[in-house]
Amino acid sequence: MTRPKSTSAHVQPTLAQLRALIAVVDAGGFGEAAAELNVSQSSLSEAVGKLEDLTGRPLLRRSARGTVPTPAGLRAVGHARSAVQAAGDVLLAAQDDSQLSGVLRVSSFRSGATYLLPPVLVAFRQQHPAVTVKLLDGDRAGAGEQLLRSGQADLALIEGVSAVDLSLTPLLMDDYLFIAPESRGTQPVTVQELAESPLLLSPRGDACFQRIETYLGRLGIDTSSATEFEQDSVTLGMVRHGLGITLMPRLALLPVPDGLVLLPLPEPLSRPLAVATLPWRARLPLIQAFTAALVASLGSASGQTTPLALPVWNQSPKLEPEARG
Amino acid sequence: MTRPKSTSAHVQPTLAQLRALIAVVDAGGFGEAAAELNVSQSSLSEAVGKLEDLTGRPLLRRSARGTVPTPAGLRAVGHARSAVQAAGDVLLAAQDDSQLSGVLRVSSFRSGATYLLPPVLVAFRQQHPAVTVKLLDGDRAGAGEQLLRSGQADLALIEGVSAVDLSLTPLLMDDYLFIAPESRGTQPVTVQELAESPLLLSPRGDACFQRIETYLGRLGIDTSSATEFEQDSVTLGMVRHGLGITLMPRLALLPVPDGLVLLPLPEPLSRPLAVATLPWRARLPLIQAFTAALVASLGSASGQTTPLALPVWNQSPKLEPEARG
DNA sequence: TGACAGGCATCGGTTTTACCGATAGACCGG
DNA sequence: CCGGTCTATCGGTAAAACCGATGCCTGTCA
Repeated sequence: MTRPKSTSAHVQPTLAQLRALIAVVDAGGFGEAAAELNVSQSSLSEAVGKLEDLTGRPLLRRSARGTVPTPAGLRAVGHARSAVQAAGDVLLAAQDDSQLSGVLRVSSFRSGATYLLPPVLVAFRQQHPAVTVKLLDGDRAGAGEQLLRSGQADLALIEGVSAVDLSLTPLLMDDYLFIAPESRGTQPVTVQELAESPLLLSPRGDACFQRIETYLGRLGIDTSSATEFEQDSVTLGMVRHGLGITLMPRLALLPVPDGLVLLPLPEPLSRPLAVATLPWRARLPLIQAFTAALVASLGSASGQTTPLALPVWNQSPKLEPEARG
Repeated sequence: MTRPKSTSAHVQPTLAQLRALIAVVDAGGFGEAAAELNVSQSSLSEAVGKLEDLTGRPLLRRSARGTVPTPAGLRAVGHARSAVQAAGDVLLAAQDDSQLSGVLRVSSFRSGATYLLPPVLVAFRQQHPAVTVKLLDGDRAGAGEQLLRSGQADLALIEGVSAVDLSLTPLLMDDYLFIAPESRGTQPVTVQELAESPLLLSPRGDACFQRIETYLGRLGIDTSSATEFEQDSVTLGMVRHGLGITLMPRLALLPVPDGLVLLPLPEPLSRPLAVATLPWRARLPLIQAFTAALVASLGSASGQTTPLALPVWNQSPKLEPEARG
């Protein structure tokens, strides 16, 4: 006994122990978690055991088939995730604006990933070669926010300016277009045509639907008789066969479907697109750099020339292919 | 060489290293930080050195007089604080609702700490004897939020329902009273008297002032001619000597000053009082338990009997001393 | 300008502990 | 009742955290 060690000094858990807990909970068992962490199973057992000694309470309920966290363990693992992420962010925060490195996980809806991000990625890769950008397709609505909050993504391209407790940077406004069968011709769209044509829209709960409903309401058009389809491609197919017309954001129309005419609306309507991140991570150099690259490529500065060469009639004919190998 | 160890595997910093960085930044030097952490100075030097090796960049600028964080170090230490707090919260989260232990740091404005919290503390101490509640007086306005965000407090009694990105639980409404010199007598207050009396109020930037301005504006009374004083006690002294009248929340009037009459307003006005915490810590058993104790003692359930026996005339005479040793 | 003082980095040596492989024990399905 | 699967335990080893002592740097003062 060299030192009294001040009996029951308030010891804190080790990051390794917290990572062990997280891995076991995620993997559903010690063995699988050990494989994912590249450590031995006994290490994980000891680490979780230490943690349970510290808390004085079992965190995992072990059964032959499946290891599941106790209520206390469930609460604990959430804070453990925060601790591990924050510890990793310490390294990211220490990076300088130049000479960035690491992995950046970016979530985006499909059309954004397909048509918006490629030029941004090229420019960003040129400026920060040591950064690996990982694209996550967040297909369904709200998936981007979920990936951010669960710590599976660092940045998310999202629609709208909602999302409280997220840090948003607006990027561009995505114009809504009037879509009709090719046979309609390209004469300008009138409010009367909007009111008299059968409307095919996305489901009523959708943010798109809400926005269109408000827009048409201002024009005195009722949307209660609109037909709803889950998939945009289905809607477009219906329009192509003459069942009605629809309104869609320009970006949702890529790749450009055949047999349709895309026309500007009599009154402009658009949805805001933004890049989101967790507020306390917004200042990390990596995240700031990529956000800056997004703004530089898509933001208001480049709003002069539409970044998307969509064949929209009745617009000033300024088609500049700007091809890239 | 037993294992290749996968050259430059992305190692994460140790919590001890992060605590070292935090302590040095807070203490302004290695020696003082070592004393506060009860470790040797060389340990801290090595720990911070390891951290700087990991980040590949100096985090502290050492000079003979004072050690100050570099820009990178400043960013890093913020995330380090988050990591350390989250790691500590893992232990708190694992606690069961019964058998709580630890230290709970509660911030409150002075009158709240003096007249609101004591019965709550007695009840809470009886229910959770192993918990040490530490009271922090956050005197100036907004200090509670600041203490929460800087990690120096776990709960804060605050005024208002503002404070986005904080988790709020409303507690009670604190009525505003009309205060005049004793010589005025106790006849009911009229709007005309409010309009014709010289107003003595808190400074214009204050939340109290804003609330009173809105209230009086609804009654058609202008506040531009009001006199402003920094200290409530000064205001009350001026009122006592007949320089004018004022409006103050009931709680701000404790202890009850002599030589004044306190009367209800012609139209009721009140400020909301709430207990706040960081959103991601709101589910910690310790914090939930104390919040529950606050609600049980001060919340709407006990709203029937006013918890404060203030001598307000022109009210139903229900004076129940309810003395406590 | 030179010596002093305060404060941090470096250096061996010691102790702690994180990690491993192997093995024993617990549990479920057959 | 037995085999398969999963976790806890046990020595042993290697890494690293920690310490006291010492050297170095810098700013200060005579």
